[in-house]
Amino acid sequence: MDKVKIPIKKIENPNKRQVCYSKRKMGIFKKASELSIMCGAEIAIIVFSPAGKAFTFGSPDINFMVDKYQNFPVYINDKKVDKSWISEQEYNFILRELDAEKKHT
Amino acid sequence: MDKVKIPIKKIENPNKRQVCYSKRKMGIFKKASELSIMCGAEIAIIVFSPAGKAFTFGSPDINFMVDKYQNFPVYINDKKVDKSWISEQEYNFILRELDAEKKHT
DNA sequence: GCCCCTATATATAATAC
DNA sequence: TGTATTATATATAGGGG
Repeated sequence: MDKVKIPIKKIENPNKRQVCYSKRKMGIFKKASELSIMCGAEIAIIVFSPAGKAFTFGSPDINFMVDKYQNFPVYINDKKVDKSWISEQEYNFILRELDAEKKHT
Repeated sequence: MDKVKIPIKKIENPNKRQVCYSKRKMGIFKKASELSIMCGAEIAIIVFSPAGKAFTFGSPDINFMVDKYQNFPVYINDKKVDKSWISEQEYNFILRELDAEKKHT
């Protein structure tokens, strides 16, 4: 069981990918819920599955937050990125760099 | 170190709450990144910190997804909730019920 | 605030039902 | 699809620098 080290790359097997998607989506929603409760933060998540279904999580209200988002400057690691956003590739690249650094140490 | 079982409730100590927020936000963004890469899903996250800053994560593009969201039916656990959303309280209630069930077993 | 460390809690991949 | 199991991987609370 789970002898394989989980590489962060696309899962080719469709069935496994679907299972992984369901589990991780649930996990993320749970963590989002915990964050909002424990830290008093507001968080909205929108997920589009490969199958084309959309799932959302919003605290307190996803429509409210989407609207609020339009009028807020956005920060990434304390850097203001005004009306921009971080791409998945960019974010993953940063994370991988950090991981690599840690392993070297 | 960490002898306390972390209860899912509001952290009263402001300093601890801030630290917890930072760590967990980073963790959620990382997991969102992994989900999009491994499963080919599209995911957008908007977080408003208690301090009033907004952080976003979007794959492939948060504005695109926010827009796309407007035109999609939304599902929660395969239940179509057309143009509605799940509240944090509601979601947490469901999760806690499930946890309670598991502990009984 | 960030980074490091450690012990523990949680998430999850593979599998079976 | 959902549930359960189990071993492992990851996340994280608390504390120090």
